[in-house]
Parts: sequence; structure tokens; C-alpha cells
Amino acid sequence: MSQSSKPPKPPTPPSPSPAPVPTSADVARLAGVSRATVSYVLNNAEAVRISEPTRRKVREAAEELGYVPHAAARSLRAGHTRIVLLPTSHVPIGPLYSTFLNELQWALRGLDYTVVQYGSLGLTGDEAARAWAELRPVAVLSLGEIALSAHNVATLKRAGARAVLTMGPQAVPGAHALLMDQAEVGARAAEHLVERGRRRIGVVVPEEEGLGLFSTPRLEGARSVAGAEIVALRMAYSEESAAELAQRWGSLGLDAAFAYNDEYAMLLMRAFQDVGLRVPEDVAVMGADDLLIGRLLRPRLSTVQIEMPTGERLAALVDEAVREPAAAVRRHDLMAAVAVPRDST
Amino acid sequence: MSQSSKPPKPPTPPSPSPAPVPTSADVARLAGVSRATVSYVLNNAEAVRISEPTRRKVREAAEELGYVPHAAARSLRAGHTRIVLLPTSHVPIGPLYSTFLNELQWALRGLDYTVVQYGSLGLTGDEAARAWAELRPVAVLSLGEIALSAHNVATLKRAGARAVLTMGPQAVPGAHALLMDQAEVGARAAEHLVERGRRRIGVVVPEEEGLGLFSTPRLEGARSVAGAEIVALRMAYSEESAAELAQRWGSLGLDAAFAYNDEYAMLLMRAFQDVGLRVPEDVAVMGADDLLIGRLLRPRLSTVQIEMPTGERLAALVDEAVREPAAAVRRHDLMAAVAVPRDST
DNA sequence: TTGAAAGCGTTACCAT
DNA sequence: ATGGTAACGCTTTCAA
Repeated sequence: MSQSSKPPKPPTPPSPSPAPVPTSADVARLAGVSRATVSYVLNNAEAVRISEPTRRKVREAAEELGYVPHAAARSLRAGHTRIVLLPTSHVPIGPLYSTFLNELQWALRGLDYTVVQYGSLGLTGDEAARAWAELRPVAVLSLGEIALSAHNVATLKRAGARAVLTMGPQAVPGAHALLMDQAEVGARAAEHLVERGRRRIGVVVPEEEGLGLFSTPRLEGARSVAGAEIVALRMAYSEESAAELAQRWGSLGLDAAFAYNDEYAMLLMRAFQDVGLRVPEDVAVMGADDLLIGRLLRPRLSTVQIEMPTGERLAALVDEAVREPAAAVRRHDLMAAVAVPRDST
Repeated sequence: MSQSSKPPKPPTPPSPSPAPVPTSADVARLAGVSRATVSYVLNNAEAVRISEPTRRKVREAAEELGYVPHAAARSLRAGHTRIVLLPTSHVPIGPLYSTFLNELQWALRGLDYTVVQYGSLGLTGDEAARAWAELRPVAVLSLGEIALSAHNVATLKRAGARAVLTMGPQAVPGAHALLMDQAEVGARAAEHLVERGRRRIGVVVPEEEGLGLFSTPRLEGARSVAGAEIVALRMAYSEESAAELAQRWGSLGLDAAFAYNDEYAMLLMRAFQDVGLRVPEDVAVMGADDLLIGRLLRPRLSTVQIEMPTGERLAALVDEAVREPAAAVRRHDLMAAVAVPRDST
């Protein structure tokens, strides 16, 4: 090997040969046709008629080379993507929510979108919006874990997003609002307890970080109910923390607990029983989310059932917003909450 | 304000104007420099020295235009991406798993990867591999929900993937194997029950689709234990199904149940109690995953604790595989399972 | 210190 | 029925 004008390309220093990725040009060469023809065949272009022998040759060449088109090049050329960006934080919100997320993802795939879940924990609205915009998503569906400003929405739209949707308690200017006000949940719980004759209600606020977006509105919702006196109580998702709270319950002078959700409720109810408090005689306990496990304890747990939109419904909403971004930015009320009385209240 | 050569920009007419996305050329024009300079400034190129005034001009122009670089164009030029592709199915596997997934995502972001979660439910290995390859991920981390063949791995590598990692019970040729054999779980459970003097064990197999990847190895693991007779029992995640199973339990002649995981175990245990069977006297019940809720029922649920790798650990493994794909494809044993005896056995 | 230009992989128009 | 070619937005030599 003699030295040519080009330096002997060092074979990617540390590792061996990264073996070049086959391109449509490679396929064309092997099939003995042009790149355009390859494109036509592989995309089943209907505007152009290609002879059957040629089609087969192209297909075989592609197969032999293991050719797979390059999504980035394709969307660069197309001028747009089919990416729906789904910001997420690391918060384990519970089974209800993750089931919903999975459904949504599945439904969007069915509509031919590529779902990119982008971990955005710790980013500010500005940083997040910029990072998301780099991917040129056709739509952004923020589940409310990041607080978006009108300016952030503008950034995303300038980057080509045809729709920005936010799910949460309040609307953001410029974005479609999918309203899901967790305050409803707190309100339904407190109303139910008041109906049952309870007056002084302790509302559990999880110590776990990141749940504030849910727990604060739930607390406020409870506060909004007439006839009830509300006391906020911090508690962690652990037996120790629940035991500690149950221990000092007597000194609080409360007659009911609304425990954020069923899991915290079960924890607390068990702790109550362990210190000799009777449920519901001494203290009523109410959960939320209507998880199956809430029915396994005795007494059965009263709860607030939340009707989440189906993933399919939401996917359709996204699709509609993408297809018709002209339509005035709309608000949808997506959440309904209803008390489910069982035996703990 | 008089009219200039440019027409008075219509204030975003209803639909037709998708308002062009600003490019680096626009920034260059506004700042009065070349595109190259823009790139240097925005990427803090160290090889080139740019005057401070120029830098400021460029930054201000970018700011004013709301310019955000185009990730696809960038990676097309660079010849590689920082995408780690994470195939997912729609199965709600439980809190343990989703917490882990979130951790992993967060850790990968910290390593400057972009995590793309790709819903692959219903795709065959071939279809999935092709779809993933289009994104030119630098790494694919398959959690085992899709069965990958050696050929699929080859497809991905030809498309530029520097690492393909599979998490699951068995290794795939060409891929790094992160072994997590769920059979361990079943084995630990059965061993524990045998130690407690049980001989005929019913193993619950969830009817829910998609759990087979976990439930089958757990069942097989139980079968592998000497001294126990195993009977597979199908059951759905519902009170009705559990009740039905409890109803005919007497006719089965079994003295213990290993219930797939803690949630199924709790469901079944409650159903046992409702039909008058005593736990653990009449029947021992064992769960898996060591969920907190398992401690809330009485008797407390014996379980198998699984030590999942931390998201951070796994992210580091991915990073290492990407940086050094030359290193022989390795196997890592990532899972440890240990029985946690409580009161239900 | 800055600018001109090539090229990454695709697709769509316009010739042939 | 096919092929040539330009263009998408960006980075990066190379030259000035």
C-alpha cells in the first residue's frame, strides 16, 4: 500500500472496521439501476411504472445488502417528521398512569407516529423546549410534568410542531389544553366524607418528590369543599412513616383521612389498625384511583374513581390537532372523578 | 413604519402558512456572517477562534429568530446518532419494572443519549429490527419483550448499531447478554415451599397476554426443583377469576400456591380466606417481587425479592458497549433472587 | 478570523 | 419506463 494523496484512512482508531452502512446508492449499484429507481420500487411509488424484472432485481439487491432506509435523511428531505414527543419525568405515578401511557403509545403507533419518550427531569421549561425542538416533532404532548410557558410553546411551533398539547390542571396559551384537574379528585373525596358526617379531615400529602403536581391540586380540591376543615399531613410511602402518623393521630383531633391515593390509604389504614384505631368507626379512610388492591383489605377501601381518557381517544385528539392545526386551539375536559363508597368510610 | 421591500408579514393567516423553520442560514444572514461561523459559535468550536463581537452577534441573531438546530441534519452529517432505542410492549409489568425503566432512561440522558422508546407490540422480530434500524440507533436495548434472532442483531449492526443488548433469560448470538433469568424466581419460591414441607404446589400463570415472557420461566424454574410436584393454574388479574380458582382449590389436592407475583398472590390469598381456607395452615401462599403492599395484608405475604440492576448500572453497561464494541460480546448476570419468608407460608 | 464549498442519504421533478 | 439532478440543514475541511 503506497501513500496516495489521501492519507491512509485510519480505520477508526480504537475499534476495528465499523463496516459502512449500505445506502440506496449501494442497492442501485448492485441492481444496476439508478438511485431514483430504487426509491420508487422500495416506496411502491404509484406515479411511476417500473417493470416487474427491475422491481425484483432491486428488491433482491436490497435484501442481499440488508438495506434499511435512513429515517433522518428521509425526514430531512421530506421537511417534516412523524415524531410525537412525549416528555417524561422519572416519577413512578402508579399503575393507572403507566397503563394509560402504554395505551397511548400503542395507539399513536397505530396512527403511524413514532413516539419519542424524552426524559426531561430536571430541565427548565426553556431547556426542555429547545431540546425537544431539535427533534422537529410534529406534535408534543406534555403530560404536565414540566411547566410550559407560552414562550416555550412558541419555540416548539417555530420548530415545526403542528400541535402542542398539554395535559394538566390549566391551559397554556397557544397549546391545546387537555384539562385534567386533579382538584376534582380531592373535592369528590371531601364531599363524600362530609356527607358521611365527617368534619375534620386530614389530607395526606406524599413526601415523595415529583408528586406535587398531583397532590397539591388534590389537597386544594378538598379545601374547596364547604363544611370540612382540612389539615395537610405529610407522609412517605413506607410503613415507618405511616406508623409514625398513626401514632400521633389521636392528638390531631381528626375524624377522617383522605390519603392521596389507594396505596397511601392502604398503608395508613393498616397503621391505624395496628395502633388500635377502628376504621371507619374511629376514623374514616378514603383513597383515590380505585386500584384493585384497595378491595383486598378489610374493610374495603372507599376511593375516588378517575376516568382517564383512553389512549386511543387521546391519540385521536393528537392526530386531529396535527391534521388541522388551523382549528382554534381547543380545550377538552378529559377527566371525570366520582366517589366509590365502600366500607372504610 | 413605512412599507419596505418585504411585504407586510401577515399575522399568521388561519391555516396555509406553515411559517418556515429558521435555519442556520437565516441566522447567518441576520448576523451578517457565514453559516460556518454560526456553526462554530453555536457549537463552541475550540479549534477556531472567533471574535467576541461576532459571537455576540450570532447569539443574538439565533435568539431573535428562535433558532434551534435540526437534529436529523446534524446526525446525517455526523454519520451517527446518540439514540438508544428501547423497544417496549404495552404490558403493564408492575411498579418494580416501571421504576427501573424510568431510572434507566434518566441515567442514559445523563450520558448524553437520546432515549427513543419504540412501541413494538405485535411486530415480529424481523419487522421490529427493520423499523428500529431506520432510526440508526447507536445502541438497542431490548428488554426481552420481542424475541430477537441472530439475524435481527446482524440487521441492526449493519445499520450502524454499535451495541445490541438483550435482557432476558437467554443470550442471542452477536448481542451482549444481560441475563435475567426469571426461572431463578420460580426456583427460589418452590425451594422455600419445599423447605416448609409442601409437596404439591400450584403455580399461577396469568391469563393476561404478554406476561408469558416472565411467567413461563417462573413456572419452569419451579418445575426444576426436586421434591415438588407442580401444577400450572391459569388465573386472570381480577377478583372473579381468583374466586373461581379458590372455589375449586379443594378438588385440586394442593398444599401451596406460588402466585406469579405479589399482586396475584394477594388476590388469591384473599379469595382463599373468603372461601374459608386458612393461610398458611390449609394452603401456603407465595408471591414475588416484594412489593410494599404485600406487607399490608394479614398474614403478611412471603415473597421472592428480586434484585434488579440499577438504571445507572445498566446505562453504564450500554455506554461501555457503545464505546468499545470490539470487546468480545459479553454476558452479565444481572439478577439475583432470594426468598423472603413472612407469614403466609 | 472568516467564507466558500462539499457531502451526508433521500426523494421528486424533469428529461430521456 | 428509467435516469440525472437538485435540494433538505448541517458540519467541516480548506483557502483566503
